[in-house]
Amino acid sequence: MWLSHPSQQHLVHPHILHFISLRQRLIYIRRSPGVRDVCLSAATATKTNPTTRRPLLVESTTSALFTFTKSVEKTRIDMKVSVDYLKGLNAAQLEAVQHPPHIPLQILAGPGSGKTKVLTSRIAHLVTVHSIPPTSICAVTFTNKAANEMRERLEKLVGNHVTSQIKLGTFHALCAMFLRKHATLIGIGRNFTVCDADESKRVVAKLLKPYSDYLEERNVTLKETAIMSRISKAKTKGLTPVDLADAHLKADPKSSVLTRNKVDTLEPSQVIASVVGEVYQRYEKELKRSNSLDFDDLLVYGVRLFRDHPHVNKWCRHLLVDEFQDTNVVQYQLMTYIAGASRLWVAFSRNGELSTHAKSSTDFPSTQQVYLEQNYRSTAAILSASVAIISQDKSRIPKTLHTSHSNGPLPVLHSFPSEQDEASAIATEVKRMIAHSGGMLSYKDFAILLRMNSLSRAIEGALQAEGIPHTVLGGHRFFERMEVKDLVAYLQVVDNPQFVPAFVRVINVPSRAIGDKTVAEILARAEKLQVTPLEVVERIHDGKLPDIKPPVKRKASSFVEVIRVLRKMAVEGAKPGALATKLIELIEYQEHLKKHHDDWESRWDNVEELVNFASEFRYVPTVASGANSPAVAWGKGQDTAEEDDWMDDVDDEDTIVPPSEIDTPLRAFLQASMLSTDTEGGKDDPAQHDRVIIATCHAAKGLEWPVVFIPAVEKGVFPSSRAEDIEEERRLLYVACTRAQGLLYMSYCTSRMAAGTVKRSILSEFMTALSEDDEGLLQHCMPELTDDDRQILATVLRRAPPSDAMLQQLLNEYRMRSKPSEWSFAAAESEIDSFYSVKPFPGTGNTFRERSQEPVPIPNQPFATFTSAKNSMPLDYPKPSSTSKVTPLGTSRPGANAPRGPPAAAKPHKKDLAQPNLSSYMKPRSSNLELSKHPTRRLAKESSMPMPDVSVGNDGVYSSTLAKSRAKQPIANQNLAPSNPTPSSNAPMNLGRSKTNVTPPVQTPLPSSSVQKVNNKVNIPAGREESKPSGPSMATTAVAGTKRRLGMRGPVVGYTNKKFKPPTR
DNA sequence: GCATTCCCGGTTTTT
DNA sequence: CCGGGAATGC
Repeated sequence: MWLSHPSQQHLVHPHILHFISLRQRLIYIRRSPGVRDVCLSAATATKTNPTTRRPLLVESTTSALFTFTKSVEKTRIDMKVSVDYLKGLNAAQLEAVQHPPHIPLQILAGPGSGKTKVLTSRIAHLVTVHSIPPTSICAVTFTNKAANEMRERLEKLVGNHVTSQIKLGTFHALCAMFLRKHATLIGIGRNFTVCDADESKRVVAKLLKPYSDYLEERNVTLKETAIMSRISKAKTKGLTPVDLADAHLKADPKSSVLTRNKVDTLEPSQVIASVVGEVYQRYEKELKRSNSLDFDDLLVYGVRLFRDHPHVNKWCRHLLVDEFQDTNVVQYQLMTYIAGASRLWVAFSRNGELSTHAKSSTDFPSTQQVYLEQNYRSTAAILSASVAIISQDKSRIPKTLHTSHSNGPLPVLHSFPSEQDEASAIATEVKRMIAHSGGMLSYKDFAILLRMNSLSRAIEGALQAEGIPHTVLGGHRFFERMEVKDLVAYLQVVDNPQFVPAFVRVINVPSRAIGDKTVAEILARAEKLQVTPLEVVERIHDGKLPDIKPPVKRKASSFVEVIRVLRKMAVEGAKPGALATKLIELIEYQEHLKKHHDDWESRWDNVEELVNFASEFRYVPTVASGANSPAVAWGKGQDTAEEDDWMDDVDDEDTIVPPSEIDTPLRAFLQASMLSTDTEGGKDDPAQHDRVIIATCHAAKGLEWPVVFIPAVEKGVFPSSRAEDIEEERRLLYVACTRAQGLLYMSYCTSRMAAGTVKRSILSEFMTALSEDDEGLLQHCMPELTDDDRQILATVLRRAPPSDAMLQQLLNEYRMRSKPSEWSFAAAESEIDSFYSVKPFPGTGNTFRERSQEPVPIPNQPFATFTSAKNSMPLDYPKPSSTSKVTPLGTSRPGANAPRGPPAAAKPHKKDLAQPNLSSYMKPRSSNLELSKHPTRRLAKESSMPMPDVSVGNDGVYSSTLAKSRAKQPIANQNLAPSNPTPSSNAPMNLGRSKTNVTPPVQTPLPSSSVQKVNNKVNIPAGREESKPSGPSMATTAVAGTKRRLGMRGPVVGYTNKKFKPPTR
């Protein structure tokens, strides 16, 4: 707690004995001799003598001081940290941080320019130097991730104490908080429910139904998603249903195209507009009746609240907005209203991008600008290429970026015949780079950034085939899973019985034989009686209403009982965890899942995860809300009135709140559930740490990795075929590129499977310029790292460069296990020819077979693993070496007829085969440990440690060992992994959206496509049998917070494809 | 009300 | 091509 704000002086006076010195803008006070100093924030402005500018001396009683000292103790520790907050800032950053708080500022931050650092430092500065109370600072972000990161950084800088008081969160979270607090002011229930997109969609679908005939007659197709996006757009522009209504609807809100003359002569666009207008209107009504707000409403109502009730933002003395260039109209309005007339704000924009609001600079008469152009993240080569991409955007204000880093390896742009080739090339490149970096890099240093999630299939398959552990960020959101939604919906009904979507969802879960018809009947009655559907059911249950034909009284009684129990608990302040547990018990949800889903185990895992989440949930909202903030506790009872003045605890006029309106932990939990898509949480699991990351470009914002791959840099992907704003897409690619610190790979395919068919594709228009005119911005081969490069990499990554010994060892090992020698390759040339000539996929240029340098040759490995296609990738061809004995392709590589072994990845390590220890496959942690026993992986993992003596057998030895262990282990293997009888169940594992996939050290089935590439005969690789278990069973699902092991139950063919698909009913 | 079959649509992201 | 939703059958 800072004692700096004038309103806090009453707290300062009685406590402080002496202001001893003023130094570094900090005031030290001493309680009395012998007691160590307490360091306080700089209360200079208020606590110095105005004329002498010397600190004032204040007397106090020791007992009071003792209290004070205790509460300040934590702050003191925090302060020690924050004293340094200006250190290490460059001139521009310093300027941004120290910019006078009363002058609006716009910060234009390039990638990797330390934006978050500036932002957090500035907050520290505002608090310490300018004596702005943390509670009166508001920091807005677009994503939870950004908010969380800022929170974490701030906690390090100024401590939890201060941070928890700052109003920090996404636009949506902030609005939700204020709306709940002041719900009555704008006429919504304090227990309003946030309606997620899925429920909105359901509502729209329901409202759209009456129009289906009408639309069909006119040959107009109008899907609910289209309507939703129109409504959403309207809302973000601040348009109401009235604004969208056609003339008829405006004239008579009750009118409808349905009741009007059927033979009108409307254009299709007019038809659509009319229907959208009407649905919008009805949608709004429906939501209102349900006492709920959708995501857009949070902002729209937020604007209304702040606009019409200025006193609500009285607390705000400083506003910081992140990603300002992305603000839409509503968000911009929100900003202006929150900041108030003073416009004491700082807006952070990506370099070179100004929002349209800022462009019309009338709003920013006195705004000053600071440019952060020093890039600390990437090599010059990466930055140059990135800038070359973005600078094609004409609307962007050209700005120069600088980096202190050296050039480094040029970004790679490479083409492949198919996405499988692309994927496997990426997979092998990961391994190659780990070796070639001399162990500086490990799996976690690689990210594969995709334009859209659907591109991850091939990639995941390839990584899996190579035995590379990986994690998919994002994917399906935890709170969108069917089973989770069921339970949350129950709790929503408990908290807000008006919320019809939730009621409808759970009234028949588990099955109570209440079908659509009965539900419709209940809803109709509810409407008629103007009560909630729940109330209807309750009254029937209590005999106060006549029953409906199929006896609802009996059927729904269990439902009513459950709700009543939970409601009672909730009102009494029960914790969300307890409520969820009770709920699951009461409705016997586990039984329900078992009965209806063969993949109930994974769903049950999700349920347990929800309980965990609920139990761990603390009512410390993203945004400190006055009364509940621990920080406020201090000082409570002293002078709350004054405190309230700036603590945003001003109660609304209507201070009498009905009991049901009292905020419960449940309510806070529900809100958090709806607003947090937060998938963070794997951090508690260090063993999960070393994994290649697969993420969407969007999800990658704000993150960085030493090595970044961007596959599918193709037309139709970059930019997305459905993108409306091309420049936005370009910026997205730019963002993705600038995530890379040391190495950047972009690739595209000449053909790609889309919508089930193979389609030709071409390089993205964003890249053609760079690719063609050869300014030396790119290279088209895989980089050969020089010692210099390694040194540069070390510098950029702030890591120690590898020792020569280490490098040599890794290289040798790498070459030995994964690369063929040139001569062996040449020897196999004819074979390759014949092989590729039957290759099923199109688009294989001739170049394709010129130089495939399959890494192969671990015996029994299907050649397919490497598919082909490192064409024109003249890298790292291991020189024929006498030390690394490589089996010639002709013999070791499974030729056309040889039975195929497991994929490369799965170089079956003796241990893996000899110890079919199930447990090691069951837990992510141990499995990872298991992985690390593998020499290469160990290298990756312990990059900085001296390599243990690993005896790398040559291939001959290897294969014989392997053969032996195979022969010895068939039964064990089968136990481990009942065989997969269907070779055609192709498919990379983990097609679903699991967040985390553990790739087992054992073989996994190859994607059939790969197999076929090798040989049209589609032999089942021998290794397949033992592989089965590992694939599916290693998969984990990503639940917010925990990795879950999924498939430990037996091998269910095709299971993996279903299991992650959860979703919503 | 529940299970099977058929057909259609799919691929942005974020809250 | 694959999965989910709708329609149909029981």
